[in-house]
Amino acid sequence: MGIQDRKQRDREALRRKIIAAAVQLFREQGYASVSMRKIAQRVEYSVGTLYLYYKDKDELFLAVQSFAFDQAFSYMRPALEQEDPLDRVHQLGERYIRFGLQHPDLYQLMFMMENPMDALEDEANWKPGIRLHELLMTIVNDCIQEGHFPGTDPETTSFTLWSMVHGMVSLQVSQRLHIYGGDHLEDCALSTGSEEMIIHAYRHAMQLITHRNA
Amino acid sequence: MGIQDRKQRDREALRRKIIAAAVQLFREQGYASVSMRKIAQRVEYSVGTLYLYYKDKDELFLAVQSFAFDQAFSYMRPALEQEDPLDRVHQLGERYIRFGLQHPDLYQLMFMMENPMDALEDEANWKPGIRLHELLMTIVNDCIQEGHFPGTDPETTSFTLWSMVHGMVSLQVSQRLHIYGGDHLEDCALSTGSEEMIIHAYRHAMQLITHRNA
DNA sequence: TGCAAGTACTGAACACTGTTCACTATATTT
DNA sequence: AAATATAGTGAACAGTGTTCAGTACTTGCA
Repeated sequence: MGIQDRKQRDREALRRKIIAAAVQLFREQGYASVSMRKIAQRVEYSVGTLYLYYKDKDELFLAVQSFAFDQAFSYMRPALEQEDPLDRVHQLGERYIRFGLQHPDLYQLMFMMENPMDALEDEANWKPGIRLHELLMTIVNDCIQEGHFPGTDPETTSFTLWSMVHGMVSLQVSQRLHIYGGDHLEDCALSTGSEEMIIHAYRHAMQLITHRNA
Repeated sequence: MGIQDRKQRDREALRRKIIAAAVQLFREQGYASVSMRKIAQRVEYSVGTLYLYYKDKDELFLAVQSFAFDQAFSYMRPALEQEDPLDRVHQLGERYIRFGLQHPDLYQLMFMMENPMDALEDEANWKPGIRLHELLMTIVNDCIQEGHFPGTDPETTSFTLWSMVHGMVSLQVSQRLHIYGGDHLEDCALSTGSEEMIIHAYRHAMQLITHRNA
C-alpha cells in the first residue's frame, strides 16, 4: 500500500503548495488581484488542476484563511506561558495586536473579508473564531476566579476585550488611521508611530479596565 | 444662463441617481455581485455613461462610501444634544453601534473594504474618518475638562473608544459572532440576541472605563 | 435659415475573471 | 497486452471593468 500512501502524500503536498502560492500572491499583489490563473501559473499547473484540489475559489480562500489563523495562534501561544492569568490576558492582547499589524494581509484574510455565504452553513468554517473566543474566555475565567473583572460574566468581558483589540488592528489595517501621524499633533502619544501608539493605547485601556491603577 | 444651470442640476441629479442605484444594489445583492452593467441597467443608461460621471468603479464606490458616512452622521447627531459630555460619549457610542448593526451593508462599505490605493493619495477621501475622529475627540476633551478619563490624553482615549465600538460592530457584521447564540450558553447575556447583547457589553465596558461604579 | 462645434450618450470590442469539461497522458490492474 | 482508472490539460463560456469610434441632439455663429 506504499504507492497509495505516496499518492496521498503527493496530493496533500500539492494542496499545501497551492495555498502557499496563494498566500504569497496575496502578500505581493493584494487579494483583489489574485486570480486562479496566477496561482496556477505560480505552482506550475494548469487552471483546471486547481479545481481538482479545491472545488471553488472560495474553498481555496477558506484554506488560506485557516492557514492565517494557524499563524496567528502560533504567534500568540507564548502568551499562555505567563503564570498570572491577568498577565496572560495582557500578553495575549498585545501579541494579537502585534501579529495583526505585522501581517496586515493575513489579518485582512482572517476578518475583514465577508465569508462566502455557503461557507456559513458549514460549522467547521467557524472553528478558528470559536477557538480564539474559547481561548480568551478560558483565561478571562481564570482571571475572574482570582477576583479580577468583578461583576462581569466571562463572555461579555472576553467579547469586549476581543472587540477592542480587533477594532484597533482593524482600523489600522484598513488604513483609517492615516489621520494620526499628521503634522498637527506631534507631541502626543498617537503620533509616535502606529504600532507603538496602538500598543500604548491598548495598555492604557487595560489599566482602566482591570482597575490596576485604582 | 438658466440653461447651463439646468444642465448642471441634471448632471448632479444623475450622479445622485447612480449612487442611489448602487446603494440599492449593494443592499440587495452584496458588494461582490454588483457590476457596472447592473448599475447602468438600474438607472436606465448605458454602461459607458457611468464613466462620464465617475471615472472608475473605485470612484463610484468612494461616492457610495461617502453617502454611507453621511447616513451614519445623521443617525448619530441626536447624541450631541445631551448636556453632560459623558452622556454624549455614551450616546454616541450606542448610536454608532446601532447604526452599524442596522445597516451592515453600509457599515461594510465604510470600513471593511480596502480602499483603492490611488484613493489613499487624495486626502479628501479621509475626510469622513477624520470628521468622525475629531467629533469624538472634541467630546472626550469636554469630558476630560470635567474631570473624567483622568490621566489620559484625548487622542488615546477617543482612539480606544472608537476601536471598541468599531470592533464590536465589525465582528458582528463580518459574522464572526455566530459562535454566540448557540445552544451551549443559554443563560448568559451574550445569547439573548445580537444587538442587545452588544449594547449590553458596550454599556458594561463603558462603566468600567469611566469608573462610574467606583 | 443653414451649418459648424460641442455635448450627451451608446454599445460593440478588449482583456481580464471564475468555472467547466471533452480530451490526453500516464499509471495501475486484470 | 489490453482495459481501466487516475491526473492533468487548456480551449470555451459567461461574466467582469473599461475604452472609444460612432450617433443624436443641442448650441452658437454666419
